[in-house]
Amino acid sequence: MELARATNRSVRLRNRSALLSRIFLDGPLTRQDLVRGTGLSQPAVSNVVGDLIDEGLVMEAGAAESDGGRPSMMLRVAPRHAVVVGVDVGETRVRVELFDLTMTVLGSVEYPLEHNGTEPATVAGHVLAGIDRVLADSSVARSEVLGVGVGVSGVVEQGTHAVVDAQTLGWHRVPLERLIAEGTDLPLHLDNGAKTLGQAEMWFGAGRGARHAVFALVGSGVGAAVVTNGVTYRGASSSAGEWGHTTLVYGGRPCRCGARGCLEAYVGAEAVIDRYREARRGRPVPGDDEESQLAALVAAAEKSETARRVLDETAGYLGAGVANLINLFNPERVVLGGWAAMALGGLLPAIREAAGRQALRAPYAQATIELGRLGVDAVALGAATLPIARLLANGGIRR
Amino acid sequence: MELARATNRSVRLRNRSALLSRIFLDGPLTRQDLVRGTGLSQPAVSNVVGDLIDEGLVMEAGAAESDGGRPSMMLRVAPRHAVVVGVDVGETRVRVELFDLTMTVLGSVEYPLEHNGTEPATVAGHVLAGIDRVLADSSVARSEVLGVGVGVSGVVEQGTHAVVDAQTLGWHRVPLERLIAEGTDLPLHLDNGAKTLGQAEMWFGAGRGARHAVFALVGSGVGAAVVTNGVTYRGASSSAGEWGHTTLVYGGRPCRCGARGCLEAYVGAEAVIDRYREARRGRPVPGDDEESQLAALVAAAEKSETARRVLDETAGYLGAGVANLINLFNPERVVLGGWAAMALGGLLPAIREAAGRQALRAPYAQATIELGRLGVDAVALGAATLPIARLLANGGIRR
DNA sequence: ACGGCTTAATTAATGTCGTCATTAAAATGG
DNA sequence: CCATTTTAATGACGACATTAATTAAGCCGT
Repeated sequence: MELARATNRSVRLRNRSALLSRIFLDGPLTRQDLVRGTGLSQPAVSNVVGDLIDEGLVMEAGAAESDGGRPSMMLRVAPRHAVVVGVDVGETRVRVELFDLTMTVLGSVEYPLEHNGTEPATVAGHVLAGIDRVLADSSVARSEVLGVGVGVSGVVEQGTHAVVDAQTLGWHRVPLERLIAEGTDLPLHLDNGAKTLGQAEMWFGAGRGARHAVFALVGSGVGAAVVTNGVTYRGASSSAGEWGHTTLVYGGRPCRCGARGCLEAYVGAEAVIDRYREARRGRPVPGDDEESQLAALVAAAEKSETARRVLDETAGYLGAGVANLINLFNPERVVLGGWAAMALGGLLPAIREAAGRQALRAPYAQATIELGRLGVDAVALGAATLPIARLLANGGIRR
Repeated sequence: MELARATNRSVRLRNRSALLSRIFLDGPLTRQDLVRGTGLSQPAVSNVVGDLIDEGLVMEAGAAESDGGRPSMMLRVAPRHAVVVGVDVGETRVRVELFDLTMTVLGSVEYPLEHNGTEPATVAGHVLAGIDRVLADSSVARSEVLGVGVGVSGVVEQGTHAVVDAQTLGWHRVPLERLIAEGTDLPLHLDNGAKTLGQAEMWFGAGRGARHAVFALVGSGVGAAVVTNGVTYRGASSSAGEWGHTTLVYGGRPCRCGARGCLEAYVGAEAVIDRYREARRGRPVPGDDEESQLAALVAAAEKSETARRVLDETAGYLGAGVANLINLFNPERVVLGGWAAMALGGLLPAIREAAGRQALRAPYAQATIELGRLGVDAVALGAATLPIARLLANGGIRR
């Protein structure tokens, strides 16, 4: 309800933001497209676009087809007006990628993390080294970098400097943003990895065009990002969307978070593999790491009744979890992402069916349930969109 | 992300809306308070306030205390600039109330509903008769009515004419708004009852000052309203917040919605009483209706181990359900309302404790869990705020 | 009771910005 | 090569908020 005041200047800011956002997200577009899309008058569009071109944010890129009449010029965001860095701090590795403004990858590096010794300072060091590395590899000057986005698998509490809680990394209130900021003065944006994945799928993947969507990230653990009215929902301290630790089986299996019956204790990759091992009466599941173990389970389901049953149950739990999201958020789309969701992609029909059993008819009918389209690197891509989102919101004005 | 265009006029509209909202919600206030609160300049505030006074929306109400210097005038919304009607269509009755703009009750009527024969046309008839009745009783002219808000215990799908699904009333896609609109040309606003309760608690009760809050409505069934960034969250088809039918006990008790293990099947009043009866090996619970039966259970807990256990379990389930809300929405407050929640108010400490066990530490620490402050008629009060919310959003300009 | 002081509200001057109406530019087609 | 059509740029106009200056309206001490 609390509305900010409006002044004459804010009109221009808003219109700059609206036009620049459209050009970025739906471009290339002509001035006429913008007139139709925004409802602004032609002179207003030309005026603002003229400014954006003068400032080097937007460029004209050839004329559009015309059958009679002056052809309109296509407008696009200038790809090299700036570059952005996206970082994925996962449970097993730090990945740093460099993008131009069309989200073309200019370079990338990856640093594996030791399974136990994930010191915050080490991670911050990898991030800083990674930034230097990708800039050097692509011979891009530091001054061209608009900002650095970091997606972290854990709860990221925003503030002057973002603070991270990550049980899987053994982190409690780690001031990761400060640690990184000590090594660089590039603008930093930290966010939860599921939220950056959601942002990427929203702009470039399965979420395009939706106003209300939920993105579920199923990996070793389970997370989610909720987009409401086109914007990632953060809540009071930006830890909203902790789907993995909602109770699905009251009093059920113990979860690594300390509670019982969490969704993550049933459908996270680690939990699925555990349940499979228990179903095999303790015999270990073949494979060196979770990814190959999960793959082994999926492969075994062709022949093994036990494996089949574990997967069916997984679909049931996951479907019920999705149904909860549908009942609570009433989204147009539920998008399943993360490596484990991709590996379990074959369960999609069973998941849909289970969700249909548990969800209310009306909201279930409104929602589609689908897989993500951007693969596993979506976290870094989404992280890279964070500085861009800020740029768009500010109408292209850097601070 | 999609920003609407801004034009010069929209500046004034926005500022009118911001100032009028503040005066309504936090008034009486002085012009200086508004200057400080909104960041607008003094002349801008005076100018807009002058318009609002000329139009009869706002009135000056005496001078403020002053110790030297010209005393500032207090500004308040003109109580009788318009009146609003709030309707609560519950499972057992239709209640119609008339309010002035300070939300003082000018009149009210109630029509009981037969337990099974709740024909939509009958309900619409009660609503229309109720409007006539309260207007006549208070000798208020129909032309003074700003609008009619209706809170319905069921899923309300917004559209040109809102459509209602209410399992407990046996309604499926009932065009209630059309049925009412056929009998009156007053502006109508339909919404889910939990959402109107949330709106009331948000403006006048336990939600004041919060930007992110969840309001749980526990009656015979269970519902919730989610306020994000100060605004009720509706989702794609405004059925968001169906907390009652989220799965809490996978594969558990059958729910009247057809699924299994829904929260409502454990903590709704009907379910609690059922569980108590089962714990008494089928002996009926004393009392004629659910309210007295629940009261009997609460009273019995003083002496009966069985009753005590049923209540403890209820607190456990409810706490886990609240924990899910906390994990997913990361609110500042969780407010429990509805008659059953009030009757179970003594369980609040146990509910808090159970929620603490199941929720993640960080979001749990951010949230307070409390009881609603507005009692049971909050649904009608909240419904009456719907036309007012529209008026405020439009800067006081009626259509 | 009467200046001096303080705070509130209004008036005047200035500047930003979008709209409407008009003009210039740049194509196609007979 | 000129008429036609569509796009882009100009200019007059009006809506509004801002800063600075004035006027209004109360306290307080002598």
